[in-house]
Amino acid sequence: MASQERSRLTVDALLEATARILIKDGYDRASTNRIAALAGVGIGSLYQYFPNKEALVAAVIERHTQQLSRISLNALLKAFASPIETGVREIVAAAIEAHRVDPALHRVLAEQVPRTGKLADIDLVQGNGRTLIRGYLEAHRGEIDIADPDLAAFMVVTTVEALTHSAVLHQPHVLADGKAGAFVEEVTRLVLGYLGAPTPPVSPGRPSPTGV
Amino acid sequence: MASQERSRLTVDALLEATARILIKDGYDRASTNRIAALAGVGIGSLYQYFPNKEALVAAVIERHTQQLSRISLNALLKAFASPIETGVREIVAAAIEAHRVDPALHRVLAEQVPRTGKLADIDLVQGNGRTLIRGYLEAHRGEIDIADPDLAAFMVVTTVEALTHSAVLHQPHVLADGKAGAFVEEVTRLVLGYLGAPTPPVSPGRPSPTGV
Amino acid sequence: MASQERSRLTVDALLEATARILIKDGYDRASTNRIAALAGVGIGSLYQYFPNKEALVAAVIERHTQQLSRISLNALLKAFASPIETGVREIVAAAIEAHRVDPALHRVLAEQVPRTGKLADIDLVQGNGRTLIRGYLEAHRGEIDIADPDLAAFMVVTTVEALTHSAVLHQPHVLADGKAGAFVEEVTRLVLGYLGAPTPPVSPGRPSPTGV
Amino acid sequence: MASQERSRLTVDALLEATARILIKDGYDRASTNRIAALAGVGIGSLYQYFPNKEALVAAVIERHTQQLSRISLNALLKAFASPIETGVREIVAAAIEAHRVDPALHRVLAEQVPRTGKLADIDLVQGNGRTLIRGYLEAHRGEIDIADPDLAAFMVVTTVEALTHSAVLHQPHVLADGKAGAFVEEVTRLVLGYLGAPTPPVSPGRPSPTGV
DNA sequence: AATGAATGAGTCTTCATTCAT
DNA sequence: AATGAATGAAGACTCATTCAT
Repeated sequence: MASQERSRLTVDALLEATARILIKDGYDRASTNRIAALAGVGIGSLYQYFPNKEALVAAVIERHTQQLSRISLNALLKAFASPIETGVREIVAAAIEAHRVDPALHRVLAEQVPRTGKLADIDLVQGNGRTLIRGYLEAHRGEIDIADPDLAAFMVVTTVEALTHSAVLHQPHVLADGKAGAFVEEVTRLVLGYLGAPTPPVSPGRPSPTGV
Repeated sequence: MASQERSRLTVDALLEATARILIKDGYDRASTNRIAALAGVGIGSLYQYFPNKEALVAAVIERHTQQLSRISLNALLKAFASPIETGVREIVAAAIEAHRVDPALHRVLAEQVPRTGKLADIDLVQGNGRTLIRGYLEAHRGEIDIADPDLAAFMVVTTVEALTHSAVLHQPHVLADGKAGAFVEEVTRLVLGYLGAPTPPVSPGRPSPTGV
Repeated sequence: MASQERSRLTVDALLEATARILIKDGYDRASTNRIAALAGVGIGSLYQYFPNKEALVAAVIERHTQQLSRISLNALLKAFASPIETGVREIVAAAIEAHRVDPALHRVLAEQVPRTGKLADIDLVQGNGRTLIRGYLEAHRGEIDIADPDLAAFMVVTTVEALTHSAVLHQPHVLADGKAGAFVEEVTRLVLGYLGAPTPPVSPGRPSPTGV
Repeated sequence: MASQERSRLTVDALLEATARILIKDGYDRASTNRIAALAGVGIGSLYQYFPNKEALVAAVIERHTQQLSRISLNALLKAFASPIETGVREIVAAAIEAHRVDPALHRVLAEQVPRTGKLADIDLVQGNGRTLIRGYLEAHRGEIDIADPDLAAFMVVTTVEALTHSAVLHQPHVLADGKAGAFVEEVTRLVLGYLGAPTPPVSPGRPSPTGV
């Protein structure tokens, strides 16, 4: 039916408008009326599809997270076949890539959206990442030296997320042209070291071939 | 003068009331009127001491951060004299201790206070930690293997902050009675590994003597 | 034609849904959209049959009133042949019976539907009752002692309506099993007394044979 | 303190404005913003004194009821000393007088204010009237012939309220100049008849000396 | 004839902030 | 210096109604 198509368009317009307003005005000044206006849609339509502002923002987060997840997931799947060293490097590179999808939106979502109500339990990235990573670590247990896979997964996911998030949002110079590879290498080294895997040597100047 | 004393009392009452309401009602529902009421002070007085709500919250953050800093700083000063392995362990333990000062407040501050306006550049913990850590690393360069002290400091601070924050707020079981030492050890191992310092062996069951 | 039949079904469904929602949610929260949904009909169809919400509610009232009227009318017709004492008793009994048709709906209609616009002049029960009663009183003028039949009709109708309405909606205990007859007797006595007809004696314990 | 005086003025203005808007626009169109505007007060002030629209209207009802009660009460107190016949007549006259205090407001309150939430249990007039009337009847038991004082009180209060209410609001001609006394007489006769007290004779033309 | 997506005026309500006392 | 009554901009949300399909 044509009306279904129309509905989807309206919803899309709303999500897009929400993201844009979130970026431009911040969470607090993002009013549902302004969002509807920017979406070119009556305020009533907004409430036809979303029960309240929170749900709308949640949907935007969901959509954003989906995109990040796709990237992380792909990397994770590839990594499964790779040995630890390569695998970790790919995962780290993917984490950075994911954070670069829409950094402006990512920043508002991370820094301004209050973790309240339905928005309380949102992990912008990690989501089910921890479970997957644990699976990966267990699958490669022979190559590494960990006692508790669950704890190790927590450590790795938290660390990689924090470092890549912080680098992208707060230390952009660390990822400037040609330096990204070095940063990937640095994070990879940290993770491999923690996992007890043979670590590549410290090599400041030499840009990694991975490139990112 | 007595009036100065009285002023300080009023300000203290306001800060305390703000913290309490922040914890109880969340940032969004924390109105200046309610804060003043809980502080036992007229709303007018609130604005005598703070130009606006943002400044009030900023002061609460400032006060909270001060307390954390005191703990971290002490640890850092002690660590300066210690060799890397002991020093890092002390710093990690201190980071956890700091996060435990007022976890409820810490959570609201971290999860609900929007990083907007004057509140944009607030680091709840790291603050000038990074500079100090860099100094520490440089002072102990002989014991470790790092190329870029600045980058290393960023890595260490970000990592330790993320892990301890996440452990305290999201993984309390990891810090349950008797297990905190093990967690400190785990984080310490990660940091030492990264720094290229001789790492203590992986030891799951054996609780570390540090105790935290 | 089949379509006429279908139309009637749709209208019936709408009226029924309106009554149900009125009872369940009250007048204020009874939205046309919800009514249409409950009726299993598109909102557009609702407006095909009723120009606006007021008309819809008016129709529900009309339908409800029709049912009450049927009861009252039957009683009135029978009463015409009966002498005053029996007649009044039958009318009173019928008034109670009428109020019991759908008390939940009756209550909303009486207590929540605003008497505004087209709904201004609605008498839930009395309707043309007054005219009929006057006719009845005039027909039995010999048995009673009244000066102004019109005034008397007003007095009787208003009184009986108020007493039965109040009893059914606010004093249900007065109509509990076995007591209804006594209440009919009480009201009857009041009316007969007013009309100057020979009044049956005050008899508390003895349940009237009428039974209601 | 002056501020208390100021508060009272604001509240009074709000109540007055509410009553006026209620009368002029009806309940549904009476918005809190318009009420505040008419009261010459900021909308915020309205909510400083009343938690919501319902409470505001409840206060108006309360105020109105207070006035009616004062009238009824006075009559009731006087009646206590009078014999039944005079007493009832005074009470009936007072009931009419009460309904005439602010008929326009009384009408909206009676016909448009939905009996929902806190407004559910509002009796515009009867209030505790029933209890008082029962006391009166019991005190004069010697003069009358009733079996159940509680039931009798219910009958009398309901009847008098309905008749006077209906007369004032729907049958104004019955209370036109010079005719009010006759109506009082009519109602009195009905009540006395019901109570088994010696009834004054039916006297249509002769206007009662009471006058009302 | 039926549908239901879309509309937007209008509602209640909150809260940071001001200022006369 | 303290108070708290007053403010009003602004926001989230509802719902009767329309009209293109």
